[in-house]
Amino acid sequence: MMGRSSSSDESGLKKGPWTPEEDQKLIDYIERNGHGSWRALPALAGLNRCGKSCRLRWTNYLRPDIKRGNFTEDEEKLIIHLHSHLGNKWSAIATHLPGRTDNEIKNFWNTHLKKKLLQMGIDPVTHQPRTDHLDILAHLPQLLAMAANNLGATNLLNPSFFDMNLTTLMSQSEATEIAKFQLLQNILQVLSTNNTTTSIPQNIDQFYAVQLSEYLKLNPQHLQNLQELAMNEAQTTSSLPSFSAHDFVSPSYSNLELDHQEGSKGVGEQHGMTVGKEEYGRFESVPPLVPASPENVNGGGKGRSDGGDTHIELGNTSLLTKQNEHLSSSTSTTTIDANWQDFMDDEATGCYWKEIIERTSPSWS
DNA sequence: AAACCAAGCAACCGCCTTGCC
DNA sequence: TGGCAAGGCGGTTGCTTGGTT
Repeated sequence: MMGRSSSSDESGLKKGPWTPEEDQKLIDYIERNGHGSWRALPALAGLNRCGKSCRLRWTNYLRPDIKRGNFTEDEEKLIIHLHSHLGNKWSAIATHLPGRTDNEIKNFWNTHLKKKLLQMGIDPVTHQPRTDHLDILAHLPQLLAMAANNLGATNLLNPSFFDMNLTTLMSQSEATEIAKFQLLQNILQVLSTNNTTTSIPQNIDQFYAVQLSEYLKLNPQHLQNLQELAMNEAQTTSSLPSFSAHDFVSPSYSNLELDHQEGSKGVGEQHGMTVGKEEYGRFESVPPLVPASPENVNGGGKGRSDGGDTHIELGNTSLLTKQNEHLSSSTSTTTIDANWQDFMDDEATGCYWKEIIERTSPSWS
């Protein structure tokens, strides 16, 4: 049995792992009387424990509705998504996973999910791509390889992509070419719109794309090179068997929204899980690439709108409008992910993309 | 077979919030 | 309004286990 060695504190109360006998006493008492006052419970139940220890033992282990066993993939996804919105609010996250305790989720996060996100190149705190991964092109094959192996980045970044088992049908080099094309597509689409910085990136490619577009605004001399690269990539990609670039547009990380997704029934629903007031949206359909235009801020009106405590409301005098005074000021309030805004505020962003451009030009291979 | 190491996880610690007087 | 008690919560600890050398 895992845990701590048995000991007593200065008050004589027992600490450490619970014995089966103690468990049974606690269960018997609560089944007969309810827990009532936790402080009074130990004496009434005949336990030499503090009330707090009894409460924890009950809520984390003995409660009859505790779910045992490994976390499912759906639960993993849900935890990751909830964490991206709620942060380390384990109890809040636990309310969306029936039978799972905050302690269990916290342990699972610290021992499994955090590592998994790091391997995927995603910062587990901000849920944004790690900025220490400067060479994203070198990183793409890694992401794709991981995708082929397990749940990993793929289901998270673009479930539809891998639901089709495409990774089993193409070589890694082909997948890399396609991913590069997809990234380029997003970049050029972002570039083709007027407002970029008011948009919340809907996926990691768009995150990079928006960043790159900001860099290119400041360094327009690189734009033509990029367009030429995109054309070359399109030719390369179109020569691949059976797949067109359209198949790979729009990773749907953003589909894992807290908010209601119209006409969707979620994996969460299948497991009785709910998110907020709404059911957990499914990510089976492939939405179109979300243009970085104002009307698509907040997912085109259907996306992020919860205004939860991980978001900040920015008014006319906000950081956002201050940072982007050239943009329209007609929007009275814009909800934007705080971490995203932090990144946008990072003066090093330009340097980041300068390095990307210089590394990837003139060849993407 | 023994030593070592890292992962997993139950349990504890201390701070914070809430409710009551 | 301030003080106190109880409960809740997130972070940390330390033991067990399984794998590796």
